[in-house]
Amino acid sequence: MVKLTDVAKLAGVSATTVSRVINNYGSLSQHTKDKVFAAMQELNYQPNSLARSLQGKETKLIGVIFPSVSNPFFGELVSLLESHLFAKGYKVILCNSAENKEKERAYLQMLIANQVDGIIAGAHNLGIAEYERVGLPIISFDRALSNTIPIVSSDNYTGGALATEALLKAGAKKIVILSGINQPNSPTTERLNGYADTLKAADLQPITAEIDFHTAANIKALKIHQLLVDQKPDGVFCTDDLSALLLINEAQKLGLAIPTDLQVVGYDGTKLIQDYHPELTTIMQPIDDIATLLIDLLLQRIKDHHVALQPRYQLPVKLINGQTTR
Amino acid sequence: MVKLTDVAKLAGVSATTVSRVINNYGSLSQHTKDKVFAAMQELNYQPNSLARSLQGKETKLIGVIFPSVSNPFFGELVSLLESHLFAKGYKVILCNSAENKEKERAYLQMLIANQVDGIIAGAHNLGIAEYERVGLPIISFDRALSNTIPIVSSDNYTGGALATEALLKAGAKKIVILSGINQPNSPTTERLNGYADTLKAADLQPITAEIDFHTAANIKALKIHQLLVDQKPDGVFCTDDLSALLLINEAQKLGLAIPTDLQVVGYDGTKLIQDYHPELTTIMQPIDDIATLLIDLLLQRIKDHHVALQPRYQLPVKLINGQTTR
DNA sequence: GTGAAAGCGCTAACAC
DNA sequence: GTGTTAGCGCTTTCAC
Repeated sequence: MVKLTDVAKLAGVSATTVSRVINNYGSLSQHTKDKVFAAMQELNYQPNSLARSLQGKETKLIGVIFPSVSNPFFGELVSLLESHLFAKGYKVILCNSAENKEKERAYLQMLIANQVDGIIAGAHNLGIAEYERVGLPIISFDRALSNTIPIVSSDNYTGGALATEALLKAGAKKIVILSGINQPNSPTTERLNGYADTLKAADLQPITAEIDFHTAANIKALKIHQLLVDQKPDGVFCTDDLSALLLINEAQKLGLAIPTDLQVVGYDGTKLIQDYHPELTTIMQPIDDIATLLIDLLLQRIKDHHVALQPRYQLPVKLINGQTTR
Repeated sequence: MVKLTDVAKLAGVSATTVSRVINNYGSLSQHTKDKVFAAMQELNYQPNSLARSLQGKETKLIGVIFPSVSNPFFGELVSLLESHLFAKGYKVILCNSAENKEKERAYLQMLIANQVDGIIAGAHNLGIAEYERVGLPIISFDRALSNTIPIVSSDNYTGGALATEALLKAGAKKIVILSGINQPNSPTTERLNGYADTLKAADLQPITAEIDFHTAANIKALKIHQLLVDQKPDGVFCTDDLSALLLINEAQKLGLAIPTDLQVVGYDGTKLIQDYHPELTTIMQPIDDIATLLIDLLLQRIKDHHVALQPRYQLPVKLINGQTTR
């Protein structure tokens, strides 16, 4: 491992001088700079960022906690977070919480131990207290972590309303919402609220079906099948696109024509869905804007831990009309 | 930031003793241990892993370089790598190379600067020399990085052969392969070889269509459309599942019935495809085994930088029969 | 069984 | 414009 003193020795200067050259700091003669650069080249020198950060400098490491990048939505979001952070000189430590309390706790500890500059979290199985005691800049995506942690999300309420309106306008009368388990305080529950309020305004009864987000696809399909049989809806708002795909598949097995017998609206509108299932009517979250905002806020907090931020930031969603609605 | 000396002070012992307790090292009285643990609890102490690694200890950091986790295949693979590595006490620095030479180079530099213990790479745009001079344990997935870097991949040749046989057995006579750009030395090119050899054995002519893997989906769809019009194949082997989806879609637009007029076989067989497109006949790569093996080999290299490893490790693939073949 | 002191690779006063 | 020195938080000889 080649170190700063090796460079100094080769260039015939002190360690300080090399450090100054690396950090472009203080006043240096061009001649010295050249000598040092040459030595760095020759030795293929890379400053040890561990040693550097030990002085209390930033580590330029950001912890990114999401359920799993195997889910296309999180895959796309994490991918965008990574590229934007890279562009700003930060590196990502990837933490897939897998909805596992112990793992999430261990990751939080680990991120502290690794002195990350901040955390972006879109998963939570832990109590608020545990997030508060972390004492690091944190910004959350779509989750209520604590009162002091800002939440970025798409405008879930409007999204739910838009989806429901689309179904109503297309003539659906018996509209079911299929969602994950709705936690009372969770931002995503607002999709349900938007749905319910819109239906009520049209004098229709909300019908709620909840299937845990992490249920295996085949089990989920079974439950969806039963839902279609039991409820015989003519419109379903699925709060994620993958469930919508499953539902369409089950509907076809039951001989239901889409959108004639049954209309479907999804939620998320990832690139994957837009590219490979353009037929699906869905609510598109502005993933890129979400990534950009999450990072923007986090970097503000990193720069100034006490900067005042809003408790909530809601980004506008968009209805994408496909062929699963009329 | 609470540090080791704070714990020492509170416990009324020396820093050395605390260090010994943390590392469970040397001989300590139970009484001392208890005192120290209590102090650690009370202060919610987390050893600073930067300081620790500065002594030359492992950082327990692994760099993971892939094109992008927004691609479901890489998303699933990275997700598995992450969970297996976590279970072994390692953390993942996520590097999405985005098929960008400069970014990949910068990432390599950065990983060195951050003193990662090793690298798993499934992307390459750089010359072999650059990978060789990294001087860190590296294991590659599906790419020829250098002679000294072991490659893990699925059995691409057999995969190509299996896919082609499936089409042949189902009666296809004009079988096209649709792949990315085939680099002469790349392991994935063996899918083409398996295809070509199988066709030749049946006295049929290989017909090759190459579309760069990173082409945007809509452009790719256009090219596929043209391919179907120009060649009028009755069987296509797509070397990735997403392209197969696109092809099926374009075929339907052209009024081609599947599998009657046209049969299709994909490649990858991710969980996503199995769950949401079980109709697709495809070659399944053993993603979990790939992840496990990559990690196993890497950890061997980390433990002993000079351990002898094979140049190639090929994991068996499996044909999954769907309804896109007869 | 425990502590003092040196040092990991680097940066930052403070000198000159 | 450049060097000397101390120190970041931790581990590790070497003592006792």
